[in-house]
Amino acid sequence: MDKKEEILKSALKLFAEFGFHATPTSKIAKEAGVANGTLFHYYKTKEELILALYKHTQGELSKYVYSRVSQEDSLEIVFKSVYCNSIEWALENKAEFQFIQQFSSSPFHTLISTEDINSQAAILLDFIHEGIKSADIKPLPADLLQTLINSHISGLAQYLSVGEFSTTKQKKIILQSFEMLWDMIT
Amino acid sequence: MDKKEEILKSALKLFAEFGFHATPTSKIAKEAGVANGTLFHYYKTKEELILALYKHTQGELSKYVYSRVSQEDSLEIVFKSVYCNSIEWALENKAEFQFIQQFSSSPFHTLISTEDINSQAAILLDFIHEGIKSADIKPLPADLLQTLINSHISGLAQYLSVGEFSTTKQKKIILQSFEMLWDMIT
DNA sequence: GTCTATACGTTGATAGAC
DNA sequence: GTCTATCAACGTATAGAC
Repeated sequence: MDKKEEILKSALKLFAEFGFHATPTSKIAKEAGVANGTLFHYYKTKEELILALYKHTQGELSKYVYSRVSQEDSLEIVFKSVYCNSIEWALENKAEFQFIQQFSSSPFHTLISTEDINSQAAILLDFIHEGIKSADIKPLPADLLQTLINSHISGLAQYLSVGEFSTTKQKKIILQSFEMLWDMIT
Repeated sequence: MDKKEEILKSALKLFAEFGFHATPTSKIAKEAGVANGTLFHYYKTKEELILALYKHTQGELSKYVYSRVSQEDSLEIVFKSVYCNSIEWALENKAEFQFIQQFSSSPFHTLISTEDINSQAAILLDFIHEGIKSADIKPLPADLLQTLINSHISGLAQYLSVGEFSTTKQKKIILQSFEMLWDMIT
């Protein structure tokens, strides 16, 4: 792994654990095994580093979730896949998930351009529109549905992250929760 | 208002806008119209200030939400009241809501004792247990339901906070969303 | 690209007069 | 309780050698 990636990886680890404010760039460099100056060679400011890390992590999440969805399936299966993949990713990448949560409710979030936000959300939004058109999903504002779905997913991921459940128990909870969500929007 | 409250109020305003890390104690003191030393007279450290502010704000929210709930009503009405009151409070106290969100997904959250968390959540949890017992609510783990309800509420509050809706439109969305939530858990 | 050394402002916190 | 003055430590960022 090259130094640039190493820096992102270390920043992620420390940010998730201590938060942006309590993580000096010097510690990030140390953790990454590079000199202080090297960090600033790749990222002109700390803020630039934080934003780059967010975009990268969000990209990883989207890639994971949507590369595992088949357009051929029924709408319910599509939603179920998106749902389960998101939860899976969060559980397998706890630091990343924790970082995204922290970033999203921080003032940094306003620094992300609307296009960046929309591009990430576009796929799910399309599925929702499709479902409304085919009358599978309740005729409500699509962005409202999107928000409620996303909140539900983060909430469940949080729940499963902190609790100590066996893999079978986890799977059961995920399926039950999906049924609830599906009942909610159809 | 005495100085101690004035400090909390100023801290809230600045934290909500800039985050903990980008808000120095000196700015808080200035905004509150008190001397730097006075702040540290009331709160020994910055961390102590942040924690005190969280507990205070969370207390305000609980007070608002649950003082407006009548135990006499049907379970659906009780849940609806809790739901609507929570959203109302968030919309009328945007800085407070934003601060709680930020705090909850920050590493500071682990500094709050389990008892403090539980005491805040106890009332809703009781209603959920009651609903499960009377078979009004699906027989699922109560803390899971609680998490999903809370996520739903924060998600909707966030949605309404950023969008520009008329009061009538807002009310309509809130009622529709509650119906969805109620469908989900019953 | 990577390192070392360092500048320079900022910040949390204290001391002590009133 | 409240203020002013002050400090030691820290954190971001830069300069310049290799």
